[in-house]
Amino acid sequence: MPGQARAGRRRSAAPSKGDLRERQILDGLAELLAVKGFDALTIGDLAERAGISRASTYFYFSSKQEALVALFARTVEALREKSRAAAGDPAAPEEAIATAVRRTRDRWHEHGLVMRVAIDQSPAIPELAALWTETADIFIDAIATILVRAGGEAHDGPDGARAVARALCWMIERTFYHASAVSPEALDEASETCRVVWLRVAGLAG
Amino acid sequence: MPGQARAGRRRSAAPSKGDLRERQILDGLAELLAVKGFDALTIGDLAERAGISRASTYFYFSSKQEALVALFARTVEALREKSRAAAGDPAAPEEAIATAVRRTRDRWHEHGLVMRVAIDQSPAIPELAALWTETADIFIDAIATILVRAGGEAHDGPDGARAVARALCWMIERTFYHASAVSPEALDEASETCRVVWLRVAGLAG
DNA sequence: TGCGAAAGTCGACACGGTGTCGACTTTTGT
DNA sequence: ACAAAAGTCGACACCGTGTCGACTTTCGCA
Repeated sequence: MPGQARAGRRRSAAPSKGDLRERQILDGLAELLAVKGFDALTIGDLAERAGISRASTYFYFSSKQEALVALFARTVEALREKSRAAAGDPAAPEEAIATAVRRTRDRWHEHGLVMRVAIDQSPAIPELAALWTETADIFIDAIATILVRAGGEAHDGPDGARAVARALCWMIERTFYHASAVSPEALDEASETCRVVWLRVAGLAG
Repeated sequence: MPGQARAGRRRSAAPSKGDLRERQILDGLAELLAVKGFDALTIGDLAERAGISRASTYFYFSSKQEALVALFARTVEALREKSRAAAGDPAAPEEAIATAVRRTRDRWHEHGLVMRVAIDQSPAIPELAALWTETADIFIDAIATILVRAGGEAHDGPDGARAVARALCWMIERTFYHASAVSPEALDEASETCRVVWLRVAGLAG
C-alpha cells in the first residue's frame, strides 16, 4: 500500500515512481479544489490531471474521499511542524494571546482553501473529523493554559477554563473559516477581533 | 408548482392532495435523516417512505437537496415564530444574555438534528447557506444591541460591537452544534459556558 | 351533472460516476 | 537475467439520477 511512509531505510527513502505519482495526484487535487470544489470533481478529473487512467488512480486511492484525507493529513502535518518550531514561549498572557492568534491567522492564510474543504467534508468523512478535532484539542489545551495563567479558574464544569477554551477555539475556527473565504484582509480583521475577545474573556480587557 | 403558499383564499387554503403529499415527503425526510443521514439517502428512499414512485417524488422536489431546503425553511420559520413571540424585553443586559442563550438552547433541543444537517450541507447548497446566514444576522444584531447596551463600543472595525457580536454568534453556533450531537446534557452545559463567555465579553464578569 | 383542464402518478429510458477484475507492462532486488 | 512486486489499463457491471410521454384522478365551472 503506497502512501504510508515506507519504513525508510537510511534518510528519506528512495522516492519510488509510485510516491511521485501519489504526490502528483494530491497536487492535482489541491488545484482542482480551487477550480471545481470537492463535490463536483470525479476520480476521472484526478486521473486526467495526473496523466494516468481512471483505473490506475484507484491503485493509489480507493476514493476521492481517501485522497482528500491524505491531502489534509499532509496539511495538518505542516501545521504541526510550524507549531513545533515555535513551541515554548513563557511570555505574558497578553503576548501569548497575540502571538497565538497571529500564528493561527498565518496558517489560514497559507492553507485556507484546504482547511475549508476539509472542514466542509468532515461531517461526511470520519477520518477528516478525527484529524481536525485532534488538532483542535491541542489548540484548546494551549488556550486553557493561557487562560489559567491569566487567572482563570482551572476547575472543570461549564465555566471552567477547559470549557471556556473549547468555546473560544470554535469561535476562532468559525470566524477564520468565514473570513478566509472572503479575502485576506477580512482574515486580518477577524484575527484582531478574535484577539480582543480572547483578551476580554481572559479578564485582560484594555 | 406545489409547496409555495397557494395564494390562500380566505384563511388557510384548502390542503390539497399535493400539499399533504409534500408534508408527507418532508416528514419522511426528517425521519430518514435520523436513520441514514443525508448523504446516504436516495430519492428512492424518500419515495418509498411516502408510498409513491420515485418519478412522482420529482413532481414535488427536483432533488433531495431541494427537499432539504424546504424542510429547513419550515424549521427556520418555526424558529422565527418563537423568536417573534418572545420579542421586546428591555431587561438588564445580564438578564437579556441569560434568556437569549436559554432560548437558543431550547431551539437546539427541539430542532438539533435538522439544524445540524442543514449546516453540514450549507457549503454544498447555497439556499441553505443563505437561510442560515440570514438568521445568523438577526442573531448578530441582537447580540450587538445587548453589547452596546452593556457599554460596548458601537463603532465599526475589528473591535467594534458588530464584529465582536459576529464572533460570539459563531462561537455559540459551533458550541451548540457540537454539543447537540453529543447529548441533551452536553447542550445544557454548553449553554452555560456560552452565557459565561458572553458575560465576560460584555464586561459583566462576576 | 357532466366536461375539460390542471394536478398527480408511473414505467421505462438514457446518462454519468463508481468500483472491480483480469491481463498486460514496467521496475526492482538478487 | 529473471522472478516477484509494482504499476497500468480497457472493459464491465452496478447504482442513483433525472426526464419523457402516456395514463388516471381531482376539481372548478357551465
